[in-house]
Amino acid sequence: MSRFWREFWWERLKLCYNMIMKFTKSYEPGEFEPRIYAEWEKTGVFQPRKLQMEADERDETETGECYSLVMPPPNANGNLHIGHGLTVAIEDSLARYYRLRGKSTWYIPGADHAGFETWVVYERALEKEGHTRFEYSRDELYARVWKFVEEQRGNMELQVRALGASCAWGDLTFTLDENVVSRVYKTFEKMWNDGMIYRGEKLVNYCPQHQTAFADIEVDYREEKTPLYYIKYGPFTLATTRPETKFGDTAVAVNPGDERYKEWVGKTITVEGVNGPFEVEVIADEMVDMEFGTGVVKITPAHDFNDWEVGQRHNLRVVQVIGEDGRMTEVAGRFAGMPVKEAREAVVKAMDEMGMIVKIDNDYVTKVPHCYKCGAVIEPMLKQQWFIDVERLAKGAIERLEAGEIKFYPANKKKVLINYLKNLKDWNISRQIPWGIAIPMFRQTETENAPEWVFDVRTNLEKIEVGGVKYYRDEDTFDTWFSSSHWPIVCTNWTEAGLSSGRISSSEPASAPSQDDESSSVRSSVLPRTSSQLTSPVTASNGRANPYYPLNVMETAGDILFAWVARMIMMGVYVTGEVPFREVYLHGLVLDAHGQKMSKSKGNVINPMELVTKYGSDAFRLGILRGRSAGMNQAFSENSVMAGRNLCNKLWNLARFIQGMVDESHSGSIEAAEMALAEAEAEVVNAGAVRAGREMPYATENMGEDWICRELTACKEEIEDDMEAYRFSEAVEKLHSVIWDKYADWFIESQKIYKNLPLLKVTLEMILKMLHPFAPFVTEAIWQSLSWTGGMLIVQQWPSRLKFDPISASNFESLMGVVSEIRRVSNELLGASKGKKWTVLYGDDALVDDNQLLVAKLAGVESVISCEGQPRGLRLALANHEVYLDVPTEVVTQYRDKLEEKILKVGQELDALNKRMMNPNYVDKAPAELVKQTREGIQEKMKLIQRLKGELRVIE
RNA sequence: GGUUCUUUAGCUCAGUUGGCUAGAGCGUACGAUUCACAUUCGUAAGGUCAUUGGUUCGAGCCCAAUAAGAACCACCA
Repeated sequence: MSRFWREFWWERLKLCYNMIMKFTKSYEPGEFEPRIYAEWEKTGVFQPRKLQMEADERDETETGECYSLVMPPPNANGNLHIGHGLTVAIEDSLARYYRLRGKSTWYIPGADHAGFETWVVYERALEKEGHTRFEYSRDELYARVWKFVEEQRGNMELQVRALGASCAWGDLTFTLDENVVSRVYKTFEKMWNDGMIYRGEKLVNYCPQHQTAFADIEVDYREEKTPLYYIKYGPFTLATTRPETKFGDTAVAVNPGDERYKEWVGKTITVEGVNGPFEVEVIADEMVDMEFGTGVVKITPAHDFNDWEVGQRHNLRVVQVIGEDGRMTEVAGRFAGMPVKEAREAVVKAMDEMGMIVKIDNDYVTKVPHCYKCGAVIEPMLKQQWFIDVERLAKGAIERLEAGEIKFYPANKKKVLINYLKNLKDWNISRQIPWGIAIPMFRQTETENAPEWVFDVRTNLEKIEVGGVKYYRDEDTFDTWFSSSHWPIVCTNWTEAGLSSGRISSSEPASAPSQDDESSSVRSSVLPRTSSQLTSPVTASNGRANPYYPLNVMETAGDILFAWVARMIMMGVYVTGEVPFREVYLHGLVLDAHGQKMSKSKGNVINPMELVTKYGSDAFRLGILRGRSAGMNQAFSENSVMAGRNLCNKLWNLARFIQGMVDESHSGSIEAAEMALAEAEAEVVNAGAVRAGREMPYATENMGEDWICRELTACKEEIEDDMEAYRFSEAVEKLHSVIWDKYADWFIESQKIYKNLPLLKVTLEMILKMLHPFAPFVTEAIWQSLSWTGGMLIVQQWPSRLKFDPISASNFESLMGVVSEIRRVSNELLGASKGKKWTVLYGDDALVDDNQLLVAKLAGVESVISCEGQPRGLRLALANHEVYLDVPTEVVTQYRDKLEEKILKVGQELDALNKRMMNPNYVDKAPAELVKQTREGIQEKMKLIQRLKGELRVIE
């Protein structure tokens, strides 16, 4: 007994504590979120469980118990935008769900050096100080950007925390980490040895402003009106938008099938130019469209992608007329040194003066390539660059995709991806930006003339000596996507283990460039980890034994399917021999409330952090997941976040109410204490029977309880299916509906009459667990505020089915029908009632008889009593119940019209059912169960109509 | 030009292998009120599922065509 009293007082103490400290009247996210996140992080629950310790013995079987995914690395020194918010909401829901399901879950965070983005920001800062990049060496610039990034860094990680991401911070991978660089170098070396890397002079997309090349996917084509000049060109007239490139023309082309110009093909013609006459050959090429302009095209191989290909086919000379500074070269004679735009105007003017312009079409619209960052016009530019021959990479990826090794959500993206890979052109991996991973290639001479190259990882040195020969470092860096394509490999620390690491011509360890004292000290404080520092326990002894690779899922934005997903698959297959992930989930763009793309210029950008501050992290997550499905660009507005906030508050108050009932049962008089003791004893007795797992003992005692157990169990199973199929929106909606419309509105209301504390506890816990993946903070806050729960919710076990009596459960549903009808009719009689509450009478109706109090409470009526064989008032339109609203005759008469309407409506429904049954094919071919249901429906509706008609007769 | 997607309530979207009376959030209208929650409760209105045809006992869903819109890829000198 003394133990009981100890517990008793302890409960009372807790009650006071709760009242003062815990369950405030409404949920205030700001009071809980930072503390709860810190607690999660501190206790290490974000790290995967140490399954790996025994993995060497148990091997293969372990993979099924692991769940891994990586965060697409946000810009290390940027702020999160709404897309990141969606990313984290989705990924963290998955991570938390599978963690609750008992999997050793590894959600690996990342930070991106964001090569070009950061570089642009930095260069702008440099310009503000009155400097330019050209004043510094690459190593100096690299060190300076390190510093710059470090100063800016940290925001992003705080914001990811604010969103509640349960990621393993100790394993954060930065895209310039040592293990990333060394992995990238290994791959590059393998490709070099496999003959897949070549250096070539090719036309690349070149931004004269940033003075770097871009990948095709980084070019932004904009529709613009460009004058189309028809100019005299020897014996022809031809149309061009770029008269200034005329100095680089080395041919003029017509279509081989074009009868108009057939005689000229193969001949050399003399063309009048603004700098004097010159000669070009007339060639025939399929590329020429006879319909466009005059059917004659001047060919400038150095400054147009099509012309370049024509030039390759016909062995044409290549003459560069635009330099890397975006100005005309010496070839342009008196126009040399002019920027392109100026030169165009000058050339047109000169031509016009010479009478060479036939006409100008000013309405011509074409797509002009622009730098996606600064907007400058991209010039196709001839440059020496490193290329990857993608044939083998693409082939490997296509094979795996076609074999169905990766499942896509949405499914159609797989086809789109295969189509892309089949048409993939060689990949230019050189960038002329210092902020990135140095290309580990050295050439024998200081100039490009004798291109003898060696691979070496000592990129910190400007020149090296190999076998007594001096080599000079190539100053270019890798395309960001080249290193990013290794993301699943480097994040999970996959190793080939056992395989020879190949010949690396240097004995020094791989590292980022620039080893001078200043930058290496910077780096050691910025670099989060090297491979040996990885905090999570992944075996490095055998690549196959890494149960976290391939990842279970790759979740990212749909618009980087080509840039990133495609490349990760190619690289994964090439490097590890395995696809890098089993499933791909792509999310679409988050549009504004009116379906418009968010952009700074439109001023419709929504900042996720503002919403988190205003409504809480959970509200934001619930809001952004609602109404969203794979691959679709979908609108988003503050409304849905408010709906999420309201749900959190609703749940909070449910918990507050239930805790209140629990407290009440343990407090107050000695009698109450004795009752509590009796209850506790009953629980112990019960426990033997019910406690199958480690579940709390409970038993259902009435039909409302059976019903909620049925509903929660159904909800749980549907959510499991939804998560399997990445239907987050549906899962959130189901939870909303089960918590609000079912649990709160019906079950909790019914518990105001019948209290079943053990069941209240069990069901609340179940709801908290089910909602936790989507709304982690409020559920954890509640869990930790409840008097009877222990530990942290984040590491609890996903709920199992509840036991219930299905017949009893469906009886409750029947009772709900009665209650709804009472409410509906009462509402229709509002005018007549003038705020008065009616009494409900019932006749031969066992269900209502057994639940008089409950019906009165739920329906909000005065009382529910037996009519004792003398029914009066208004009979409700329920087929299987005999229930009356006790209203005066004049009110019943007023209700007559509505009754007639009702009869009509039910009649229509009956007709529809009858029509179906009249069709012999339906009876024949439809499933028996369906036909049976239809038959029952007809019976019920007929019964109903009969009763309503009887009612009508009474009124008359 | 090629590929893909979208079209369902006033707005934003669900609707899984075809199955009874097509759902949700927000908004709207009417009503309630101190007892967990105004971030509340009850009730209602609002839909020819873009159009037309086809398959089927049965179509929002499958097929074909049309219309409107969007995205991506390629790109015309």
